[in-house]
Amino acid sequence: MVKMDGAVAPLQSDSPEPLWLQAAKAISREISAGKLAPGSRLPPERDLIDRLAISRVTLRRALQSLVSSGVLVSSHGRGWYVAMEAHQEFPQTLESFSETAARLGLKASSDVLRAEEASATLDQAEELSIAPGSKLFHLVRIRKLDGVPVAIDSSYFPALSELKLSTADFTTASLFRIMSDAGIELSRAESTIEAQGADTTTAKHLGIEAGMPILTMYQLIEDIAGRPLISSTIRYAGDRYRLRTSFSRLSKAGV
Amino acid sequence: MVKMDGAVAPLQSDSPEPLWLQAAKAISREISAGKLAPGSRLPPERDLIDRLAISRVTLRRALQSLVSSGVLVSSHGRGWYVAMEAHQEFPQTLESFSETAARLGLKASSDVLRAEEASATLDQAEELSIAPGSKLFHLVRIRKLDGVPVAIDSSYFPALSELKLSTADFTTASLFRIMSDAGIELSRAESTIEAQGADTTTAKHLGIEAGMPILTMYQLIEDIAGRPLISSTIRYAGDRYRLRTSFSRLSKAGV
DNA sequence: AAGTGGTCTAGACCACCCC
DNA sequence: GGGTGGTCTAGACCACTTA
Repeated sequence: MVKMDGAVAPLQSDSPEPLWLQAAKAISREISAGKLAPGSRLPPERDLIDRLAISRVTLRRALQSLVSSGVLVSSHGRGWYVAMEAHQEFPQTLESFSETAARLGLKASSDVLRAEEASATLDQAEELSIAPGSKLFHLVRIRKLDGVPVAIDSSYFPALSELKLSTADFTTASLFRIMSDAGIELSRAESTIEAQGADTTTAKHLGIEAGMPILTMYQLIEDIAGRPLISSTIRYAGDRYRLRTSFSRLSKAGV
Repeated sequence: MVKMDGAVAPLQSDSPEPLWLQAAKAISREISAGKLAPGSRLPPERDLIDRLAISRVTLRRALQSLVSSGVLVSSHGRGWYVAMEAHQEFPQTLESFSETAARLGLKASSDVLRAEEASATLDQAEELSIAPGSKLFHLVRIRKLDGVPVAIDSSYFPALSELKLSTADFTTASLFRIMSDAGIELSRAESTIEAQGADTTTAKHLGIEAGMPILTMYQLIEDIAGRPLISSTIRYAGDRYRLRTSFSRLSKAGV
């Protein structure tokens, strides 16, 4: 017995994608195309299910996913509205520099201060679980948003040949992308975050005064197997950057 | 016609809380109580719907909310499993003040600067999705480690009667614990983190100079249903505190 | 082949908003 | 009262896992 195959259904039931996802994308497309402006109301659910030829439960799943993406908001008794662009949902993971730039609609770029190989010190070797004296690649960049210096990113990692580091242009390239292209799957990072005063070198590079607040984030980034691969320290000018993240809390209710 | 009223149903259909939320809490409680260990399999969905006397759709909505909280994971064709400790602990769990104190072997305490009710402003009402003028409880504390002031925690939340706020001693009590005791399950928090210079008031309370680096963490803490419950801003003296977190860089990203 | 999660449907009733 | 979103149900079929 055929159940959901409705004659000239706009959505394909034999597609590999779930119907609710297709519906969500269809609605999202209409918004991106400008047919539905921010703040405007969507047709009632009971109209949409006819147009899309899906059930109300399925439609609501699609709408809910768009709420999670910050595209739509609902108002009980009034209707569904396209979200104002101001309020976007927080990212599920700590937002990277490039991702923040994309969200703000700004152009990310870098000045490369250092990009060269060096031998691992004892501390670095222990940190990355490699042999002392192994070849490390040091990368120090001033990171900019629309040309304004925002942070200094100082990282080092094993100088693996498959990374093709000699040909990489770090003024635009993403380290995560280079790793990914080399088949290295970065998975987790352990971080510490603190506020410090800017030292004179940092202050000069960022164009601020010494002693001004700096947000320092140290990260040890691991692959799927838990092997540490990158040690990264990023110093953000306090008045030019803000980290955003979401995290879950267990019912433990910490002390 | 009575539809969902099933004789001796474990869940109350006349409760103000949605059935799926009650179901999620019930399952969450079983896990917290140790009846379901990390890594163990839950009963099949078709068993659970009998025990809870709810429909499968409703049960699955509950299970899904527990996935978002990192409590459960599903495996197609195999079953539902309680998330492993590692997964529970790691996904974006920031270390709380009390947890840091415990790790360092220091004694956490608080000076209460403010603990009183007030009416919600328009901004606060919007932030917490409540009516303007609703009763809010304001709690401002100087948080100390071994008697040394480390941060100023300024929070507000609806002054619910079940919290028994008039009898709470906030010099030692934990807000999370009070919420938990009142049956409120805090689940997720969205936060922004930035470095700022200390204003004169903050500086005085922390015993530092104005302009010194301050780590400011703003959090909007939600319950398991995604309802915002607590707005919290914590200002840490930059040289006395360090946040630690670990996060994953998986890019699942539905839609 | 049996068991289990994943998706989908059609219909019902409730809560809220606005006229 | 009529329209709209919010919740819930009972049942069906599909996809994956395991034996």
